[in-house]
Amino acid sequence: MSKTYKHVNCSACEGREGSLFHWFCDNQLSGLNAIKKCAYYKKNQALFVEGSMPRGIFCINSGKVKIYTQGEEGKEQIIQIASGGDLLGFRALFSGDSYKVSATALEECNICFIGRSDFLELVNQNPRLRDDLMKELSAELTDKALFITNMAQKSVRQRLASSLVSLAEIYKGDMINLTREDLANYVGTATETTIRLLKDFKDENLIKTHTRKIEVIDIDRLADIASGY
Amino acid sequence: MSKTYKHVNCSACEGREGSLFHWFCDNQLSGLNAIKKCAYYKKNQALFVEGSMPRGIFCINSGKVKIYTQGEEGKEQIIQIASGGDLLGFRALFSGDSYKVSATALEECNICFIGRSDFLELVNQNPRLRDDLMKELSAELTDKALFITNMAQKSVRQRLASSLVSLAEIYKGDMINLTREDLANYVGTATETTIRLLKDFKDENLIKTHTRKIEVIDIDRLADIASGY
DNA sequence: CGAGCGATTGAAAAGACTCAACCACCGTGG
DNA sequence: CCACGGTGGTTGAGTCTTTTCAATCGCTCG
Repeated sequence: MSKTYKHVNCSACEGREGSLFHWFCDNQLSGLNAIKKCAYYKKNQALFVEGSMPRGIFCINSGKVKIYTQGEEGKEQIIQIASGGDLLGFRALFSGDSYKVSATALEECNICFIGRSDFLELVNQNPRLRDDLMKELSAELTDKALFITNMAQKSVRQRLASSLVSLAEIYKGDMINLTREDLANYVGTATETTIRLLKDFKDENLIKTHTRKIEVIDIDRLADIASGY
Repeated sequence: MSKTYKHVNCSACEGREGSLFHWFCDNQLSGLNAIKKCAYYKKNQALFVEGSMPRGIFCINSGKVKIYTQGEEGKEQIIQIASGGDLLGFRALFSGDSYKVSATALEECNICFIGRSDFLELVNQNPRLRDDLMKELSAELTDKALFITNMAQKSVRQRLASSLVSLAEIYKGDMINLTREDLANYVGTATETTIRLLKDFKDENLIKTHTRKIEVIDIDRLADIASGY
């Protein structure tokens, strides 16, 4: 279990602007604040694992979380890197089924939790929230369709470039901080291949590496490579 | 445009049992029946294309439809093969955005259409329908996560086996009837590779081919191959 | 019956992966 | 403060899957 951590007030949460709660008024925020619980997660600590039943949803205050499935022989496929403001686990809650993916903290995180019934009540009382969730689900489905296309049709070099572009946005300002293995599992390739291609990008002055951390230098060119130019 | 076709009454629609409307009572069915329009689609006729704005949703009465994106150089990636009872296009409707995928009839189809406002009103008046749609979206998102994992971690042979298993279920009873190119675009590989692997499966007595049609003989073994045994 | 698309085959090349060894950084304990 | 151990990063070589390109075959439709 996670040790208890300082209570972050929702109205002061840095992630809220980009979240589904961005339009909440003070009144709604204090209601939200009352039902959520804050917790601290260590690096590599699991939020939830594939197969277990959801007890509520998670809302990231700070830190990064990887969402992944495990294929044969346990190889992880990272589906998403979540960051501040992201809501996790509502798919399983709505489908009424167990989690089909796992979520683990990639670094130190502050993450709030809202119990199942509290959240469902919140959704019922806020039609806009429900509509936005529907929108969010629809948008994610579209994302996944494009993700599948990329996975199926692009070379590893293109996919790595594409991944670096999205990661640069997720880590906005900060350098990308992932193990090479996690990066490889996000791109969908072998660790060694990832390292070799990173070196190529380094030689082409598109990125710089500071040991494990990756600094993106030329995001436009990377986007071009991702598109096949 | 599609030419007008015979009106199929919703209460007599064979696809309804497996659809989101399966629990509709007679009263609700006649309401549904009043707002929908039936249309006939020729083979290769488009229901909607990437980039255009949704005007409503489609409900398949009979026939098969491919949902796909186009990658660079126009290569299709088939995301889904839809059949009787499937509802198409509601993601774009909810997200309020243009279609990010295209849908085209694979064979002769009877497909009904429900206009945007009629459908949204229907959803608002039927909380259960809304909940079921949310569930459906959540379930599809999970499917896509697994699809991505398969795409990233399995060999083409495994993916083809896996695809044949799901297609056998979609074409239940009938033989799989796709061009080799469509099949390849569903599996995410080159047409020639698909053909070669099909021959292997034929040699192993797992399938039989009747020119273009594929008859699945040993679905259990195919499922095993898909899982890596 | 001919045209044309879709299916099939062969051969060669390319992209990725695996395996194995080695290096570098980091935190620990002495 | 430094040696030690371990995890994660890097490199090389060889292999294998998959793709590509080119040519041929065979239905099916007009």
